Amino acid sequence: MSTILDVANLAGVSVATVSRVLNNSDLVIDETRDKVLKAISELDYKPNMLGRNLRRSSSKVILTLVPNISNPYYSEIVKGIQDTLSINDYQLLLANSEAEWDVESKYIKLLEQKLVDGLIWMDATARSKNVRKISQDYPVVICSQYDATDLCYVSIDNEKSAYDAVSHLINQGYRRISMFNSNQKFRYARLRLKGYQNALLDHGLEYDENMVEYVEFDEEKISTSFEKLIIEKNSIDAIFTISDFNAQFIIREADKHDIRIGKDFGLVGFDNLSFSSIIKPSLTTVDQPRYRIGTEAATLLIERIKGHRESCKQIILDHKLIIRESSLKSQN
Amino acid sequence: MSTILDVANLAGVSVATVSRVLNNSDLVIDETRDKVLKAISELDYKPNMLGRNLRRSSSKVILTLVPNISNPYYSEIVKGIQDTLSINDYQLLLANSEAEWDVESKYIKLLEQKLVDGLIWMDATARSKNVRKISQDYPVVICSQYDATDLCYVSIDNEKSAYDAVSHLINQGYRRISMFNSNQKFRYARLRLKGYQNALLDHGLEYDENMVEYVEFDEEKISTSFEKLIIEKNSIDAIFTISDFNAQFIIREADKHDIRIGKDFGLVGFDNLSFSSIIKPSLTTVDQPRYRIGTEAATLLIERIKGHRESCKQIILDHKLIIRESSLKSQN
DNA sequence: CTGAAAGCGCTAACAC
DNA sequence: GTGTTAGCGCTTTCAG
Repeated sequence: MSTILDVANLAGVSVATVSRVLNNSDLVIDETRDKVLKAISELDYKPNMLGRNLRRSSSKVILTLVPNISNPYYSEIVKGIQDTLSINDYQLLLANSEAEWDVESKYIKLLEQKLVDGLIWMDATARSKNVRKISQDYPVVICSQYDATDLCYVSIDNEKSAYDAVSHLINQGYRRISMFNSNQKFRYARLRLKGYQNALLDHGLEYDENMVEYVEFDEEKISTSFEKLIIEKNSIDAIFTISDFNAQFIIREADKHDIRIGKDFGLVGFDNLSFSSIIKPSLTTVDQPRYRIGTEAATLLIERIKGHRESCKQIILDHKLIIRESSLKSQN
Repeated sequence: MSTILDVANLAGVSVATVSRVLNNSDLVIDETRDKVLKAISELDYKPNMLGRNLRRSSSKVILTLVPNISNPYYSEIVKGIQDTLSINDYQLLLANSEAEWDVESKYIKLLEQKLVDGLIWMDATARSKNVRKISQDYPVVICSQYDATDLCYVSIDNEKSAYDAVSHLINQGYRRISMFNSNQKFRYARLRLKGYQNALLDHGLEYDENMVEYVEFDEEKISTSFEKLIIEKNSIDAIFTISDFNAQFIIREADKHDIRIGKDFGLVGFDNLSFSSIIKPSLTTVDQPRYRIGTEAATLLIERIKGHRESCKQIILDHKLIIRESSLKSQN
């Protein structure tokens, strides 16, 4: 493995000159540049970025923490991030946090250790205090917060979107509406719960905490919760769930129990994943501008890295309720 | 931002001692260690890994290149990789290659530049020459190769699995079987095509290259191809496609045209994605041991990094044809 | 326009 | 057990 010194020696110049060529400095005469380039290619020299990064104390790589890469919800956001970063000469790396603080903290170390220049943190689960401290100390943009006004984040209005979804079910004629939420460690989960509650109350329905199930993105747990609510109590006629991912399992369960979704049982999901228009019945869901969430987050982060601390702002993008078959109700 | 020198000064020791404490060297007396730890916490000191990495010329991070993170096929493999690496004290970072050489090459630079210690390369698209050169020069494990015997890879037998899938359709009674392949830049695509051809020939059917469509993982293109084959020629009675991801779109298209999959039209997918047992009709598909592919790949890579060059071996894992509704045929 | 030299933060001989 | 010191590979003043 050759170093910059090898190149300098072969080209008969100093390392400083080689460095200048490497960095496209314009104060190198063409003849010298050519000599250097020739030496570089002759030695098949690749600059060792560990040296450069140490010197510049920056790495030009950005980390995005995703709780669950197998949830296609995130992929479109990541695409938005990727495109934006790439224009701005940053590289994007991803990490799967499993939505666990142990894992998250391991990756946050990369920030502290200067191995990455900034972090886009999707669905931060860590307690607020951690999140706040970290995003004060380092360039961090949070995706899916919404309420803390002193952090940098991009989100939709989670409360309002849940409110819309549940109101829709009520307007369709459903009355005993359960919510399949995810773990309360997610801020969006807490906010959507609030939206659910308010929609019920505003329409004169009662909020019953036993109607809310907290499930992982996991088929088995959903099956258990579903049976509990449907079979044992036989008392619900609709579900609002915070992910289409879960909705697909609910559909399968309903099928097993001969419950006719979109006829005598309503279902609304979240995220408008690609399959949700394909499955039978097609799924009513809340659409988020995912690509745009990504571009906004990346833009914000780059500004923060460049040192515009004032750039630390909050962006709320619009959501949209997409009405399909699963929330219909037959008239009998 | 405090450095190791600040800690040394505050603790009244040398930087070497601080370094020893940082690296859990056992030749530090407890009293000294305590002083150092106290200084570290007082300064909220975080070691700057750029320094350590330059010195050790290693980063303890591994990169995994995934062509398309939105394809859930990869997530289970990644989980296997993650678990294995984490046991071995490596961090995993992911990158979305878009299956394009331009992007792949940007990330491969991270290897050349010593920013990552090794690479697990899923579905390398680059021309063989590139792949071979890179994996000779750096610690690289390929996922989904299968035939070059001088590279390090983990895969299933792509040819055989396609052969099995197509044979199954033939045995069901289907005769005009089309293949929806993906871009031939993928080795697995070329191998599965071979399996498709051989299955036809071995069963006395003719191979017709017009029956093979090359589609991206893209709904619109699949729709076009489907119409072309079905409507214009009205001549196929089954499709073998190389991803369940595509199969879902085919099902939707078939539905539009009142084609009854699993009755008078056969469909076999690939990868056994979670939704493939849920959609109607449920999807016959080829299952791969995805988690295990991940663990094997990571294990192989770590061995290579440790310098066991002989460890560069080829691992072929078993596949399994999962028969569901979509490949049935009604008797009329 | 180019070179010499300092130094980024850390580790690891080598001394003592 | 601990300190001194040389460097990992690169960039960037500062001279000339």
